[in-house]
Amino acid sequence: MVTITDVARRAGVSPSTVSYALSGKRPISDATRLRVQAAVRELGYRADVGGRARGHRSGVLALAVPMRSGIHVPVVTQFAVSVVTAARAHDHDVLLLTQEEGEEGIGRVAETGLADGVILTDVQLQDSRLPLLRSRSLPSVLIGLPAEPEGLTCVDLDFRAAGELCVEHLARLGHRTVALVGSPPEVYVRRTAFARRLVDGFTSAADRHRLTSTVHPCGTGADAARAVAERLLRELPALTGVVVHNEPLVDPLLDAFEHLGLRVPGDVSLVAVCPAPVAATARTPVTSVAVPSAELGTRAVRLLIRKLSGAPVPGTTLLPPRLTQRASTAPRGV
Amino acid sequence: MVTITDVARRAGVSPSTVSYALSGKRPISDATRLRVQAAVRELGYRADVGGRARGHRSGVLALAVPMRSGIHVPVVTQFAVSVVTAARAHDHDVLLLTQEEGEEGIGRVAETGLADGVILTDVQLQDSRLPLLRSRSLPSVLIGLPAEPEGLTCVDLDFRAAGELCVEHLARLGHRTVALVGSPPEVYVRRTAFARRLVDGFTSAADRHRLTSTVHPCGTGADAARAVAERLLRELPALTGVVVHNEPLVDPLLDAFEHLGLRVPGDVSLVAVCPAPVAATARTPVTSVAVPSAELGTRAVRLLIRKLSGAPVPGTTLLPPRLTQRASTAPRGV
DNA sequence: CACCGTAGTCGAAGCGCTTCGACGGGTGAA
DNA sequence: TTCACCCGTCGAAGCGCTTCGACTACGGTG
Repeated sequence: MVTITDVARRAGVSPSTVSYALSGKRPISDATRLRVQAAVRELGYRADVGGRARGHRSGVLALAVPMRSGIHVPVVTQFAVSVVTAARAHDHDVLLLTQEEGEEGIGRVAETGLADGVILTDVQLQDSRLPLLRSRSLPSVLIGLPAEPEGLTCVDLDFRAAGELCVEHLARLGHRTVALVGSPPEVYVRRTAFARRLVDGFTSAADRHRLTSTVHPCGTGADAARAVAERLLRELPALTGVVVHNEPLVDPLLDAFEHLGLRVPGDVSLVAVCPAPVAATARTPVTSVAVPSAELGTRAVRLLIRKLSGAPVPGTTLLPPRLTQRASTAPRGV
Repeated sequence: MVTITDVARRAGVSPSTVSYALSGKRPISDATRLRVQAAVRELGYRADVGGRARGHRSGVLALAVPMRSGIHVPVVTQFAVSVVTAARAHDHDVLLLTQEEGEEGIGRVAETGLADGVILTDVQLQDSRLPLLRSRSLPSVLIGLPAEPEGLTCVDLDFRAAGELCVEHLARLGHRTVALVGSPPEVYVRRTAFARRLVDGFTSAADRHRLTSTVHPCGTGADAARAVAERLLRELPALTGVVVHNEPLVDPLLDAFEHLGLRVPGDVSLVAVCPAPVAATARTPVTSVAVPSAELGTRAVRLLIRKLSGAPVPGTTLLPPRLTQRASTAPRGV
């Protein structure tokens, strides 16, 4: 193993000079710095984590991801990938925590100095981990917006606005009766923030536009899709606009309507809230509000890094929703 | 922060005694150990990573996962989850490396002491990372079997046997003309080990049983499925048995056959090589050889931990394939 | 021309932990 | 009874790094 002392010897300076030359925490002449950098390159030096940690930066970010039902796997994976990529771009590594560990994992990471900060996903409105975050000094960023985000750094898609946007799109097309097919029931029971906020937006926009509306959570799978579709039409025979917020259900729902003899978008218009690829590659390309998982991950990292450097960061960043028109929505009665 | 010295003071012993009491590396009287443990509990002591690392155990396992095309996301996620869970059970954490980093990531982790060992997935037959693994002393476990596994620790499903098993199942049902619909072409171009080995098994079993057979890589999506299905039937009009090794293609392929007027299993029998849930929840439940991602992850961790402790470990562990009969296979001509 | 400030560097201390060597006191064998 | 040995514990050293406090040399100021 090549240590800082080796580099110092090679560059003809003292170890502390090497340290300063690399960290930039004290002025070092260009000549010296160049020699140090050369030595580092020639020797292939890399600061040992243990040693470095004494200065109290481990260069690791923790990422807590949920692995439970009702969570769409590709979205989570997308987070993970973008977080890792972004972290690497800032010279950090990523430690993977599963949500099952919940508070335990955060506590360990905080007290142990394993990670410098933590990114949380799948935030509930009343999240049990929040008190821990507030009390500890562990820097953190949430992907998701809890009920009381004061004092926390959050970044998320503005799901409320997304819900409104979907409704407005349908309303503009002349639809008067709309339904929201949501995530599986357990997601709402857990009071997962983004799901709730979408419902709020959907409902309030529907009311504002004086549309008849209803909301149904829905599990995944062809059978579940069939079941909600039938139920919706029974309850609201005039239904012509549907918003779906449930990635794996997009295709099955298209099938289900087809099976019931309804054409999309001829008889029913469908708007999805899901990652763009899901919408674009569905059986029928679906008009959608994109959930920008990758961007959220990247932003979260950027915020956390900034926080670690001591710079001030905005409390809450809500990305404005953007609706992309595809083949699944059309004016009513066309 | 509570240090080992605090614990020592509280327990009325020296710091070194605390260290030994906790690590068990020297005999400590029961009385003392109990007092130490009590102090640890009362103070909420956790060994600081930086300090601990001097003794050269960071308690972290690195996991390199691929995020490139042709890889089925849920399988990767399954690995990740089972690895994290298993690692936690052994008191370790998991650092997430993306394959894009490739050698770079492994080098960093090794030289930096960030992780104690590394688990690699998505192994190619000639994997560029292997030389690095052999040369460095970094303990590693591969999920996947490269062409020359000597001196490495590997664990994988026996894909060769899996390929054979599928063919044998079809042969036993009387099918005489069979096809393998494989992973996307790029997977083979990369010489991904598991894909190649499945093809080998499939082909040699087909030859042994004197079946007419063909192999087609295939991309994902409904169109691709339609295309292979048509092509297969054009080339082999007598085709009655199909093996598919491409998770996201299972459903589209079922659709495609249906569209061509072929019933499954009436006209064509289909065997999939994929995770059990995929097979079980397909449009028609599909007879399958399960890819036990979770078990592979767990085993990999177990092996790596064992290796870290200095215990001898088997070189290669191949899990025997198990075929589960479902609704998609039937005797020929029934 | 005396003085001060600053840029650039070094040495030493210290971080929390592990581990080596030593030591005291008991135990078993001779 | 004596000696050797081992168990249990301690003190000190050391890991690779950062950081604090000096120190030197030089240029600018009054």
